Amino acid sequence: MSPTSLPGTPSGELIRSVGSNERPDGPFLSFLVDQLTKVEEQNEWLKNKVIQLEKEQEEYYLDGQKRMEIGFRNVAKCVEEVGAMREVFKEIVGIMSGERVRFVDPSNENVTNEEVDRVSSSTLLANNSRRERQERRQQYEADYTALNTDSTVKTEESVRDSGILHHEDDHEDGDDSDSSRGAEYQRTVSYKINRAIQSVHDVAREYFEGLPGRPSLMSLERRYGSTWRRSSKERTLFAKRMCIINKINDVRKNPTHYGLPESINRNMAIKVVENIRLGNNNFQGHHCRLSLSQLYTYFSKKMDQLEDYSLSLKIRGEPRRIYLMREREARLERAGSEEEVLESVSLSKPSTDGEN
DNA sequence: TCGCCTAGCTGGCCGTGTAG
DNA sequence: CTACACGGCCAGCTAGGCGA
Repeated sequence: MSPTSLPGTPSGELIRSVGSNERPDGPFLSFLVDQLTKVEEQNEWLKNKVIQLEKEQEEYYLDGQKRMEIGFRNVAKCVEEVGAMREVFKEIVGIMSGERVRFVDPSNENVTNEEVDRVSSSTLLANNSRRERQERRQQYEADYTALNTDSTVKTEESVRDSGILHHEDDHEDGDDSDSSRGAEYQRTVSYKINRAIQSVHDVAREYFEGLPGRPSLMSLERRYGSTWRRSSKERTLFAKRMCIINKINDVRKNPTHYGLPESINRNMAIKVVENIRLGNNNFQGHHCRLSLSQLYTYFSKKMDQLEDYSLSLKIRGEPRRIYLMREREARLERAGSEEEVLESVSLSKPSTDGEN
């Protein structure tokens, strides 16, 4: 049915039939015209409705197409991820079952060529390993840069000004927005202790003053308690560093216990502990130049003695590695000379036997 | 007071990197 | 290749908080 033909045809026929059989009547005609107008309006409405439905159908189809496209993309991504997971899972199962392979079995006795190919061609494992190495390197470089950047010594006031405040200050700075506070919290809770630090001076600097552009560990402790070092790595490292810091504090508070002058300040206490690290120690029988880890062991195992504590460096030690190397050489030398003696004895024996 | 839970500390062990 | 150093992980222990 053509909507345009509706208004003309029936109305014309009606008028003709009315005109031939009955006398034209004004009210009846106007009634008919009204009806026709209504029919026309109805047709127009139906026409619009059909057009609207067509449009809706088209939009629905396009939308469905778009959804399907996105869906296919997600499926492809999922397939890729599941593949990666399968690869990792195979590695885990292989390691747990003992069938696996290169890292576990250096002799390569139980490795099939197929496995070697698979592991060698595993881009996932290679990428993960590469990324990890890169991240570790970047972290160390960042730590090293942070450590060696010149900075003015921070005071408690400057630390306060830089936004690292005490607990009680949290309630005072009411004009801080929640978002900026949240961002700052995120920044500080993700604080990583500097791994490039090698001396007691730098340990103390990081703890008491903070490295350039970073808050001091002391202020983090004051403000956030232990929450800033939730990760086990940070906790462990912090505990080891704290052992050294505690020693500094103890030397500062009780200098007489260590045979030091009463008027000692923090820098002098740091120097005393640094001197222990550099050589004023008796680490496993030698005056070694200790690493921070060794210094931690030295204090935690209570290997330190009263004579270690001094403001002057009595003996500049060498790394323990050097002492061990020398000992090994001496041992070999002794063994060599003993061998020589034995040889000479065994050579001289037959002659003496012969004499006898 | 007791039991439970959580956080922190400690010491031993392991994997990895490095010097010789 | 080996020995060693070091960071990180983990299990066990302890202290403190909290509710019944």
